[in-house]
Amino acid sequence: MTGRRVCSVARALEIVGERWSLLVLREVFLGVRRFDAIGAATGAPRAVLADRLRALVEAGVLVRWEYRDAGARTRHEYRLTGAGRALRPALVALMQWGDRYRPVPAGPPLHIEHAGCGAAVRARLVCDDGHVLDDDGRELRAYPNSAFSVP
Amino acid sequence: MTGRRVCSVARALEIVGERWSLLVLREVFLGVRRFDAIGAATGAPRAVLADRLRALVEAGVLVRWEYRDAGARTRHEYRLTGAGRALRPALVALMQWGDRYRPVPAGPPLHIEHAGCGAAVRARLVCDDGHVLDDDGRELRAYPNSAFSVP
DNA sequence: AGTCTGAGTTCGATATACGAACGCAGCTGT
DNA sequence: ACAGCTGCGTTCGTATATCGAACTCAGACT
Repeated sequence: MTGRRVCSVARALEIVGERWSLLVLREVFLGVRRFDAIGAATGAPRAVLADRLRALVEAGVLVRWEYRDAGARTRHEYRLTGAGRALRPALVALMQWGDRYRPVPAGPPLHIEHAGCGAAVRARLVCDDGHVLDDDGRELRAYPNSAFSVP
Repeated sequence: MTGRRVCSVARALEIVGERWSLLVLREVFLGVRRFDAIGAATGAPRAVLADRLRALVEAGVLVRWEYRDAGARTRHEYRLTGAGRALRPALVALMQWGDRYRPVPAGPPLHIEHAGCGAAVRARLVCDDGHVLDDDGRELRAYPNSAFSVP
C-alpha cells in the first residue's frame, strides 16, 4: 500500500485538485489574468474564485502582480510563478485527453504547436535518455521507494 | 474568451476532476483493483468511492471485471480501459509536480523508469516531429480554433 | 447455525459550492 | 462636488457534497 499523504499525486492535488483551480490556471496560461476575466471565462462563482486565487497565491503557483493602466488606479493581476509554469504538461495532458475522449463536433478548441517546426505538440512520457515512450505503458517500470515500505 | 464547456480541460475534469477520482485511478494504475483495497490506499469514504467508481465506469475509463478466486464467489474488480490508460501522462505530470514542488523528506515515493534503458521517465511536451520542448513554454504557440470565435 | 469477507448503502452532521446582492475604492464626466 | 462606472472582492441564505460510522447483503467456510 502506498499510504495516504505519501502519494505525490495527492500532494499535487491538494493544490490544484480543488474545483476550478485547474481551469483558473488554464486561463492564466492563456493570458487571462484579471479577476473578472477569469471569472467570466471559467464561470466560477466569485466567492470561490477569490478563494482559489488566494490559495494558489499562497501555494506559490500564482503571484498577485500590481499594475496600473494609463489613467487608472492600481490594480492587480495574477501571474504564473515557476511552480505554476511547471504545471503546463499536466494541463496539456488533460486537454488532449478531453480532445480525444470527450470531443466536441467543432474539433479541438485550442491547437498547440512547436514554434520551431509547426508540428502539433502533445504531452508524452519521455525518458532522460531521450526515448519517447509508447502510450500503452508497456515500456514502463515503476519502483516504490523502499523508505515507504510497510513496516 | 474561451467559453465554459468548450474548454477541453473542463471536459476532462468533468470526468476526473471530482475529489478522489485521480487518486482512485492512480491506484488502479499501480495494480490495486478491488473496492476495499482502493479505499484503504486512498482513504476515500466508502460512499464516495462507490460513487466515483460508478462514474468512472460510466465514463468508460474503468470497466467492472468479473473474476473468481479458487473456492471463492464471484467478485468484481476495476480495470483500466484504453481511455483510462490514456490518462497516464496526466497522472505522471501531476506526480512529478508533487515530487518537485511539494517534496517529502524521504524523496519521491515512486520512481518510474524506461524498461529499455533504465533512465528516469517524465511527462514532457513533444511535437509530432519528435522535438522535446523546454519546460518554460517559450517554444510553444497556441491557436484558438476559429470555429469558437466570439460572434 | 453461526461467522467471516468483500462490496457496497444508509444516515446524520458538517463543509463546500452556488448565484444574487452588497461594499468599496478610485477615476471620469458634469 | 457629486453621481456613475468598474474592477475586485465579501456576505448571505440555500442547495449539494463529503465525512466517518453503522448497517446490509450474499455467499463460502467451520
